[in-house]
Amino acid sequence: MKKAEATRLTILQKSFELIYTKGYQTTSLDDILATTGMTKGAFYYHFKNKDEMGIAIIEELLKPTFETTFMRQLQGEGDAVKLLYDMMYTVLMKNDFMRVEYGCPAANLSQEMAPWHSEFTRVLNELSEAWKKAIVQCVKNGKKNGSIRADVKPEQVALFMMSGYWGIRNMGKLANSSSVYLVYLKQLKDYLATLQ
Amino acid sequence: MKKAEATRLTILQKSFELIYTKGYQTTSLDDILATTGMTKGAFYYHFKNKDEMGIAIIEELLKPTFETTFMRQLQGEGDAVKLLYDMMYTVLMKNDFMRVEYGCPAANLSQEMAPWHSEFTRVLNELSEAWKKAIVQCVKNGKKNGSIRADVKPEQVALFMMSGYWGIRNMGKLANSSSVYLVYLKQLKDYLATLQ
DNA sequence: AATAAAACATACCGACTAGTATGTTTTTAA
DNA sequence: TTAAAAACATACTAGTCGGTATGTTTTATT
Repeated sequence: MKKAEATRLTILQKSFELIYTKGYQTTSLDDILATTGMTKGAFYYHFKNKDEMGIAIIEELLKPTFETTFMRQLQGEGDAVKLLYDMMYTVLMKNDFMRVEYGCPAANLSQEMAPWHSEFTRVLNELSEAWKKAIVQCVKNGKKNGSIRADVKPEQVALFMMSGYWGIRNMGKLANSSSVYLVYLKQLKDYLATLQ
Repeated sequence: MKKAEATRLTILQKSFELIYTKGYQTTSLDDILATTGMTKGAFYYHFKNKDEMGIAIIEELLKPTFETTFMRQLQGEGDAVKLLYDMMYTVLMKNDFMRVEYGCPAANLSQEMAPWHSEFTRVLNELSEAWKKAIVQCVKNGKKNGSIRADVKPEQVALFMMSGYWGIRNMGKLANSSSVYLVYLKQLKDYLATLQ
């Protein structure tokens, strides 16, 4: 039962590439089958339908990736402002999972599916909530160890950072250059300094 | 030739509503015809194809709206920080053209079309560039009249504000509540204060 | 090696898509 | 009023979509 899991994973990974670069709805099953070299029989053996595969991509590819690159390094115990900035720097500048011209896959999907597909929205919301929690916890730690002012509201900081992130990913897509990321990081540093 | 222009406008407006709430690709011509009560003959008399209509929506509906709500009030001569904040407040809180649960139509379209339709991307970029220019000019005015520090880089401020805007629109979509807008505005105020 | 189940392949279907060809009605201008 | 052009209506097409029914091959177990 190793081979089967391998083909399943292949489908997920190749589909992710296509969906990430082209969008979910414009990626047809035939597109997926063509690039994987598989047939419909194989696909529908592993997935009930296209949407189930889409959810699987989020659950099995996006979530783990976000877990490691977006959240893990926030769990350190040092200066919270530095932790937050470094996290964002890593996410934007040292992440070969995402490419500037295609934005953030999670943001792309939520933008595309939000109004008409509640299941997608739900799992993407979980992802977003997990990131928020990690940021909130980091700010709370910062307040405890004195690296962040006592009157700072963690949820507000999280929301502000996350909205900046979604936004700058979109700007990068339009500008097709990661130079906008650097500019954003500069301003973010100024903002984070106001929390100290 | 008045009637014809009226039906053309009807098509544009109703199509905009559908595309704004459902997305461009998931809005079929039949959808549009059903809600407008028109037929294909009428549609294809006024537009060469679906894409041409999509571009027309941006040019003839989005651009004028953005012109008035996003840019005009930045042209005042007072405190630049206040002008910038008030603009964003108006855009997010006093705009019946957009609804929280559907985000920003321009952002939606650019997100959906960016990777695979250059014409859409081009006109949406024009829109985005016009907003950027207005913000940059406002900051420059602020530097002249002393309401903003001399070492502040206008382009960087513009980029930071715009990315925050795209982002918070997306967050609002996920949260389905304009309360996130208020939180964002609060943090934006803090950030803008660092420019003084 | 035999057998059953797992894994995959092929052919097909109905629904839907944007777009067209060809009509009919309405409006405009003389 | 009438002819011509503008504005709209209807019927149809070729292609694509996700999904299914039914087949064949491969793998694991005995």
